[in-house]
Amino acid sequence: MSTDSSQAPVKWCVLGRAPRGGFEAVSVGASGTAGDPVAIAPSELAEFVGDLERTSAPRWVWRSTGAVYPELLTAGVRVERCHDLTLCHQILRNSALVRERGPLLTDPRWAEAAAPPDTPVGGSSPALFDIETAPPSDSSLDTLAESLREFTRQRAAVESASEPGRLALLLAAESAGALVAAELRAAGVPWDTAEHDRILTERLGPRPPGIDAKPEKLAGAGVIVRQALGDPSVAIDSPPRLLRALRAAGIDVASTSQWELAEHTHPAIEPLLTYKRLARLLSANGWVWLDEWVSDGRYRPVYIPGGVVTGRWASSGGGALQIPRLLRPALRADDDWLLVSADVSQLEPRVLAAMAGDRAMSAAGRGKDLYSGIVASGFIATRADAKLAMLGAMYGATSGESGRLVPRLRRAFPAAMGLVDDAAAVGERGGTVTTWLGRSSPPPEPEWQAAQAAASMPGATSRDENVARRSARDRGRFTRNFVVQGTAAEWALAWLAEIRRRLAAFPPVPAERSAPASGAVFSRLPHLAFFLHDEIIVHTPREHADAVAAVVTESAEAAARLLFGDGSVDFLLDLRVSQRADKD
DNA sequence: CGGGGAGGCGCC
DNA sequence: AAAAGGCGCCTCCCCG
Repeated sequence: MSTDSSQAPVKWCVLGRAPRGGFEAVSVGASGTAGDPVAIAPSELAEFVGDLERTSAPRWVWRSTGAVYPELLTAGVRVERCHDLTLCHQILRNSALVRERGPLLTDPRWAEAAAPPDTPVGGSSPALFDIETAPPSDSSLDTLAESLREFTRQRAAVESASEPGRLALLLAAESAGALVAAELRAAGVPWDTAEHDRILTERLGPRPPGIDAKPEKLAGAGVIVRQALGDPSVAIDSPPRLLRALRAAGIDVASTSQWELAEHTHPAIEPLLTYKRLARLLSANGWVWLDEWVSDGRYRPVYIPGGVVTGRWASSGGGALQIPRLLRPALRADDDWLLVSADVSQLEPRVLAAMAGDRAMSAAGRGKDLYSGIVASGFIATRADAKLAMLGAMYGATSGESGRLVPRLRRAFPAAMGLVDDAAAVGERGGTVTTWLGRSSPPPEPEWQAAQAAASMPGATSRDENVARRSARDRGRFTRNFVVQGTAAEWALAWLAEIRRRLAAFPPVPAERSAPASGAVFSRLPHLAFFLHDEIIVHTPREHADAVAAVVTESAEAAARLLFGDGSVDFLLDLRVSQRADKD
């Protein structure tokens, strides 16, 4: 293999560990491997990757992005494209588009590596992505030979697919997502620790000295609750004991959840709800969280690309998917930098309209809030009802206010509703459904199959039948939502990948204006700092903010074209440029 | 004493 | 006692 740029461009470069330490790499073109593998000493890996990236920018093929890319980023090396064998294996082995999956199933080690770990790894260790503490996986797959074999099987699987183009797009998007996830962690979310502390102190009182001591306002709420209940010693943090105390005080509740408490009138209710709110804030995002997850002005949560069956990302450690809105003001750009924040308005309904080719629903969202458009269509009276009905349609509501509204949506948008209703019917029968680009739902569990079989046996009891019916409907709701949530995740990956690609082309700002906490690769460039399902935040030098905003908008248009081609569905963004994430 | 389930609640 | 999909993570509490 050579990095001489006068040769034909390298298409792929497979990177793996060498049997006796270090790494090896080999280029792969359309007609197969080119030349012998080259050996790379561990200390030379970043230089090797960086050089080849500059000369021929191959698509890097490796077992796991999370296992190799963080150290490249630390060394200042960024890559444009990759093929993450573990993530792609997971998609291909399930995809209904793949016609010949046999070869993919020959080596169970890849399936095991692709499966989410049974147990959370390393507790809340922030170092999950580091090589030393990576999830336990079969290291024998790290070798170049194994990676090459698997890559060959995956290429054959894609070629066998009924729609190889879509599947190839999905694999590219998934792999780009893996790069983004590692880069997000490397760059971190710019976090204003002082503002976070102000918010905590305002609500809870000053940070108490001991780890077990309750902040004064939390303790104060507890005193009022106990007084109002007439029970000076009840342990409010213990649901069983609190429930007994509530009932003893004449409050007829079956649980201690806030939604149920809110329906009763009693002097203890309001302080109890306050207590719960404060206790939650303290335990989930209090000073302990701040100490553990924020350092040098950066919050670095751990993202798990493809961690959810639908293709959404999961997180493990740091709670990136559950940052309360209350703390958004702590998300603050560095001095002379700005945040460009964008979320997609009604992403899932718009994705559904595009998938189904539903002209009426597309029209309802064209150039405006989709829920308002539904109101304008005359079938539903208020925006709140339109939102409730749409969520019910996508989640499979059958009762309550939401379930009552869904039939109106069915009359207004028969194509869109037909798509999700069909997906539910397939799921209830035990079938699999598939997203727009080819991610398929997992087959039913054996327990599910057994329950269905038991209900159709002679002598089945009505209880058997009820169990089977309920589990069938549960699964129908899952597959109903899977097609929409999964395709929305694909749209979001395409959006992310395009933003990422375009941001890399910006001119770096002078070193004196850099944001060193964002890491070697990103300290002088606009970079993605946060991603949450349908929402992104870019941290950018002030002078690039307007151009970044344009990039974010244009990338949404590009994602829509890439997936759905014709552009008949608008994907509107709510876009803000600001110092803090919650302000204009 | 650690693991796991349940209750509860934060996000989309 | 949530009606309706996908998650993570905290505390409590039971159990081996």
